Amino acid sequence: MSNGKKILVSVAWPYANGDLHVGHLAGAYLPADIFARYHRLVGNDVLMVSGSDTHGTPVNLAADQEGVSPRELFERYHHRFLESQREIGISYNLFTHTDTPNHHRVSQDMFLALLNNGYLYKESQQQFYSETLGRFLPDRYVEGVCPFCGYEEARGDQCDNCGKILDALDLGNPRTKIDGSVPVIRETEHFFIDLAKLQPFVEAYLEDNKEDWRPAVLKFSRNYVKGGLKGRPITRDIDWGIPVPVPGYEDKRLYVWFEAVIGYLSASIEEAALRGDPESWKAWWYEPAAETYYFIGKDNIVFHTVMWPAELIGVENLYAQDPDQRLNLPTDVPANEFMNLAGAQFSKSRGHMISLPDLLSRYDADAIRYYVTVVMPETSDSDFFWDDFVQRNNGELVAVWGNLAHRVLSFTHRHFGEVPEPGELSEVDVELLERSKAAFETVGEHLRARRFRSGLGEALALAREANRYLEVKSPWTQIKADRAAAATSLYVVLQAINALKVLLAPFLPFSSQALHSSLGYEQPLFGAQRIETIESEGRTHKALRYDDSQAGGQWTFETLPSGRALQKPEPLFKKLDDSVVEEELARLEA
RNA sequence: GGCGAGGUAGCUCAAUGGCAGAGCAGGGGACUCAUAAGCCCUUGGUUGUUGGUUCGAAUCCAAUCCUCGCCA
Repeated sequence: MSNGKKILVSVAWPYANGDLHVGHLAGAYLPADIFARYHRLVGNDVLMVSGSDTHGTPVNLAADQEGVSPRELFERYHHRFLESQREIGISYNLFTHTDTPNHHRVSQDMFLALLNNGYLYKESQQQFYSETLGRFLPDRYVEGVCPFCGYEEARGDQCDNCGKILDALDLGNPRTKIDGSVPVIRETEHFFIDLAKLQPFVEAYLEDNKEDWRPAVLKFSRNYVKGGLKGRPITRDIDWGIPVPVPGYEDKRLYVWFEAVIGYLSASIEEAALRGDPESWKAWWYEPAAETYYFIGKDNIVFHTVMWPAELIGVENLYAQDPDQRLNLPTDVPANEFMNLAGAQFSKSRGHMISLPDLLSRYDADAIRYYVTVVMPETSDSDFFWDDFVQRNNGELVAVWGNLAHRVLSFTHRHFGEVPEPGELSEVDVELLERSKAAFETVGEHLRARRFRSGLGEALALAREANRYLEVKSPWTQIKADRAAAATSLYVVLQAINALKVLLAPFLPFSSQALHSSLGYEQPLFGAQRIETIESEGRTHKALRYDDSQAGGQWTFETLPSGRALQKPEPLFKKLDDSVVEEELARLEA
């Protein structure tokens, strides 16, 4: 571990009941990865964690429908998550899942700490129970007549016809989704987290030093708390999940909303054990100087700005000796809005989606990363349009940046075979070099402030500047009359390209690495990502890990030395044919 | 119904009280190193609508319409 700033990059935990799609990527994974890669290049100590949420009702339901166990179902999708995220280069230090002994233990310890500190209480509520199945039924397992619109097949949690949120007990003619039997109402006792008691602390947290939060996130969170927090159940009657560590609760499990966010902490603890330094996670969780960021979609805001801070406050000095120590609360929760697909929301059931494995089978990771960053829903909902994807790939990524690198490297290779020796620098030469140096500050500032689109725009502006410089100098004309003048021009523009390689690396790690190698650097910019099988306490699970022992990239202007041999270059990106648009639209229709 | 976000050029977006801008698309031009890419010039806006505050409003206030989200 270096002496850089400690940066925790926490990323939303996807339900492992279906493939990841572009919306997930745009909402959370890609901004988190850009942010993490930038901070690694700067030399900060990044800990980036996430994992599959294995316990949600959607997992249970999908497993029931397929007639497989929840474990079989989640493991299948978990493995697909690992593959597709490695392919698109989401550089987690650890991407694990919530069905590990470690996560179970940490979740139970948080539960017990809250209980001991007086932040839990018990309360009885009424819930549907199936006598034929012998178990309580989650709301979405019950169907009946909607009390608002009369729709016959409303789900217990929400009516598909009128869209209203329902209390399952209000359904007319209730029946069990699984076997059609009529459920009965039974009393059941649950633990509630006393959010009313924690409210003053959460309110104080949301008032303190939040100037750089996105206005939508901050206003929404403050407004939510101002309305008054009510206790919320953290256990439920279900058999798939984490056992409640209290006698008499053997048939109940921790509620998934309570337990999934604990994954940020448990994954950090797991990662520390894997690196052979079990206490190292405390540098991110207990050092007040550490910064902790949570990359999520807007549907998850209150769980990260209200519920999770409440849990962290309530457990007080969990796992710390010093009674005065407190876990770090989120420094920022830069939630993104939603990315739609061609004007309509992603919908798995209607087939209106682009899954990541599917996308990666046809397009390069950096082409996808470029477009998704350019239209990232940072301030409002945005759209993935196939014609826009093709146009921006061809007209911006290929034409402005890829072509710049390729035209300069080809020309230099043909005429010099190496990085040429510059002569005396003129004003335009110095200006391009100065701009290249300054870009590390301007792009870096955008990235530190979680403005990813602007950061990419600034970097691309430098590429445009370098194209203009080439036009002014025209080395293809210079070479005929004054070889030394051409040498100087090529030397200068090569320096700009070498800088752009680093400036774009957080966004486009694969092509930057390819260029880095072809410019003769042996040490890679970033570490290596691997899928590993991890054994712990008699169970095994697969996880994505990041090994930065070889990483050598630095967020700084570095001079590409004269005399460095150059190979005949390969284009960094592929141009896409316009027919792609129609093919993809046809695929969506199918 | 309540709350929040958004509405700016054909498209994607910037501009938080001081001459409404960028990229792409459209039109014109010179060049040839490059994946026919790049470069220069250029067309294009009653800032959703109405009213108010102000020397001055895309920006602040009020009302209203549309889109999205959260909650009930």
